[in-house]
Amino acid sequence: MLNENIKAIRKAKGLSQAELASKLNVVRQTISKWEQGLSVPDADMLITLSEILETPVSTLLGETVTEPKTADLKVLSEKLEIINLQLAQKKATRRKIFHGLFILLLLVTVAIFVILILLNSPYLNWNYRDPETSVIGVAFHAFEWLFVRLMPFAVLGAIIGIFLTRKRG
Amino acid sequence: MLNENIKAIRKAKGLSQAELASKLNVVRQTISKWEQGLSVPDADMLITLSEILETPVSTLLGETVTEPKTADLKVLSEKLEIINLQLAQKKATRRKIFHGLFILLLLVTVAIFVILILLNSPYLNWNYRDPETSVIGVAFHAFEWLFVRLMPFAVLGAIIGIFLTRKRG
DNA sequence: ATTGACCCGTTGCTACAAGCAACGCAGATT
DNA sequence: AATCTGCGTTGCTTGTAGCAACGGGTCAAT
Repeated sequence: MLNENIKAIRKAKGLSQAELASKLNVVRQTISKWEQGLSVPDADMLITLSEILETPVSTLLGETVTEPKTADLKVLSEKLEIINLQLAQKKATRRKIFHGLFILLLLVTVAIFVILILLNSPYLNWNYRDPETSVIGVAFHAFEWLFVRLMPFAVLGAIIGIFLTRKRG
Repeated sequence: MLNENIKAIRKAKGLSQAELASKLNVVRQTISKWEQGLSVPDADMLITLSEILETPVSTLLGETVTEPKTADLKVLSEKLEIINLQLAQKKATRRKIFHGLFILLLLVTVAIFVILILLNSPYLNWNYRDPETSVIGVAFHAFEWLFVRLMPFAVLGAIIGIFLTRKRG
């Protein structure tokens, strides 16, 4: 265990046995023996080794040290990520809804306009002595009157809305 | 350092040198030598010692272990706090807007009702031979007809909305 | 192909110190 | 006084850590 850890961490640091030996004032073969488990560094050397390798003695010895703080940090980090994701999705969804609504408004307005053109104000030829026909005729006339005046604003507003809510790369 | 730590922690655990020696399968004098710094336990014995004393090797060796992760945790915690604050403010703003809209709806509805009462259906006395008057008269009548039927729902809805969006301590 | 550089594992040997056994001291209790 | 508990010190033996030497593998340059 200790031997394997010394070897793994030394390599992770990009040091050769000779380089590590030089830093610890021992010969290279001593490092080799440690790594093969043929000998064990004494306590003082363990401390110096941990400093050179920037690794706690506990880790070198293979002692399991629980770090609850790392776990807490990880949990927090993941939750922050989820929150950010949800906020982004909410925003995207809202944009899509408005985009669709503006497109619908434009299509409906144009469709009604086309239908009115095709119908060509049929109420002008109706028999206004019939009370029902009279009321409907007037309502139709009022609607047509209103629509013609509001249609430009609706079309313009829809086009601007579509532009502002388009999906941006 | 190591010798002092072994002595202090052994005593803190309420163990005599003989008791600790028995648990480690060494003679008592060996413990005494460790504590006086006359000899040093080897690496395997260090691990066993840390287990018996329930103290990490790092602590026995007097090694300082820095915890940068605590700083990271603090930064994350503060960011979470900011996000929560922003979400709460957004919610409060939305509540205020709807509250205002419901109040406006109520006031406008009541105002129109009062005006209609005061006007007392004036279109009944108009001259319907004039085409413009005829159209406006019918529109007025239709509006009045609709308003009288929708007003209860509007008032009730506005009152409920005002209640639900009131500011809560 | 050969040579040199780099890296690492294994063996033999010496010196050192860890751990055992013995001795002794101090304080508290009977 | 004697006994018990706890601990420090000394002398000795044994095991092994570390040094020096030997050797093998891989890669790049000539």
